[in-house]
Amino acid sequence: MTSSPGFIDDYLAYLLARASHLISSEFHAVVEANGLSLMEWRVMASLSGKDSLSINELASIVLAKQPTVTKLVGRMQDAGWVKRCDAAHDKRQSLVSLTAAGRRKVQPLLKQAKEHESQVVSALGSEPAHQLKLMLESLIAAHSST
Amino acid sequence: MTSSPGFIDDYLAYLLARASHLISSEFHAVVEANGLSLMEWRVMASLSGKDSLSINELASIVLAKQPTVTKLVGRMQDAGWVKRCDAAHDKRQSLVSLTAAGRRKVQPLLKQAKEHESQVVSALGSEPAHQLKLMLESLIAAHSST
DNA sequence: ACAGTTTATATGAATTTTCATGTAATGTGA
DNA sequence: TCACATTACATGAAAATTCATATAAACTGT
Repeated sequence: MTSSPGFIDDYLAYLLARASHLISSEFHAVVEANGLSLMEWRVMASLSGKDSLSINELASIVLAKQPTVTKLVGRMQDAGWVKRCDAAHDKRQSLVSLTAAGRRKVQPLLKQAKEHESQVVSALGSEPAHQLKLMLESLIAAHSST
Repeated sequence: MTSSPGFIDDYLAYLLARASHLISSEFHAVVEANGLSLMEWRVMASLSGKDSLSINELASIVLAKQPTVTKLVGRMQDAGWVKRCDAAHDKRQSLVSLTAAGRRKVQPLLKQAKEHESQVVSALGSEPAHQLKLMLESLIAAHSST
């Protein structure tokens, strides 16, 4: 139904894209129920660990272009979820961090994300899932340096 | 550099997104050198196997929304790479297929895609790559039905 | 310390995507 | 077969993304 073997099946790039889209989409529903877009969620999840991140760091983490992130962060700032401050050592950088409201907003989502992950992992089997992660990490490592 | 363990690392959805983005980006350069966007490439690659696909089938394959595909196909039709015809049995459907020009356009890319895939696979190791594909397929299968 | 280069971000215009909705064809049950 | 629901696609307005470029700060070699 979805497809009958054309070029695209068994094509690694496509399998990755499809798997990624599928898993993200599932959680997307939860994200939207909390009034966030997928990108907003990624930004806030990325920030939730650290003190702050620059626009460029954010762009590379959330897999978007710099102008996209500049504007995305602008909207999130208007919404009151993130704030910016100029970096002390490098005045060009604009460091983005979560506000208290932002932290309150993501907190439940972080929990739900872990639950969703658990479901996916246990559906796949704990050991295979671990192997999958290892291979993805290795794939990423092999191509990030290049 | 890219990241230090925050929430997002070791999060399966993110690993998938990052791996997918990374591998697609690499080939994206080749695609653009041939004057196509990533989505146009996906559409043409999808069509290259089959006789034709409906707008909805295409949307689900290229992981985009229906209105997006309608307009994308419109542009590709203007460019002369695809054509549409109304389905015989269901007049609502708009069947999209490659033109001769479209086929000439994708042909070299199909070849290059296979080469790129080979490189990625051999960098990862043939057997691990095979395992990775199997797990991705299993992941996709497990979540497509749901 | 200075000219030239690179880096980090911002921004306006053009393009693309998305949402909400419209329309026409198909399917369905009484 | 006649209402009613559903499905497939199109479309206009709004929103987001992207490209090209601008600006300003840091770096580099001399």
